[in-house]
Amino acid sequence: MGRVLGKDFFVRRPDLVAKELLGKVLVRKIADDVLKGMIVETEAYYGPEDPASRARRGKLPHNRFMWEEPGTIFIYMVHGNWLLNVITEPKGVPSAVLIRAVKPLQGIQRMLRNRKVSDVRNVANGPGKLSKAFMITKDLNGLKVYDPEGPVTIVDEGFSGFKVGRNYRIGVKEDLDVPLRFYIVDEIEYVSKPPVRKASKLD
DNA sequence: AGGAAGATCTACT
DNA sequence: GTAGATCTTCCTA
Repeated sequence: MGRVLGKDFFVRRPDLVAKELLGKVLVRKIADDVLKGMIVETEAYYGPEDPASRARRGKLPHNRFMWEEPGTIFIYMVHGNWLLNVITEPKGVPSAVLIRAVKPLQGIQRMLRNRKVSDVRNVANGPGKLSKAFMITKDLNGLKVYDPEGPVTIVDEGFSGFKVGRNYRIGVKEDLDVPLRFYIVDEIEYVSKPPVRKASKLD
């Protein structure tokens, strides 16, 4: 039923990991229930040199997980939403990938109930929505996604061959000069909608 | 204490 | 499609 991604997968630059996480399956175990969704949108974040990074102001109590080993779960709150990140690069090098959207595959009824919506395309198409649908909160901070027994894992179920879109990160005040947001073009229905952008040729 | 923050929802034009 | 309120935590003063 697919292989749980190991620690090695995450010991690389966040942009590479972000791109390769597309098509992998996010698995959330709750008691005797399992929720699954294919990752369709991600963003990469670096360390202090990245103005949009949580590590921007150096190591602090709440962002210390950024310096943890690759494959560590890092969750924080923005505007009342929990956002799920996975740490990349070797321990001590702060960087992470934000998982922004998944296409629900299993446990869909439960997700819809968690989110109080009826459209499956609107249940996990955004980082805050995804966390709510998958019941992900701060409690999971510091756990390892490569632990097959853990409540959150990422599995390779063989999805591949899709077209990858790329552009600038959403919602950040100040971005880098490189596009660090990745998404699956064929699954655009399940990808978050970028806020209205001003005249720009990018897309 | 005050406000910002990697967002979302609702109620409008 | 757009504007505004509101979600919760942590940083900064």
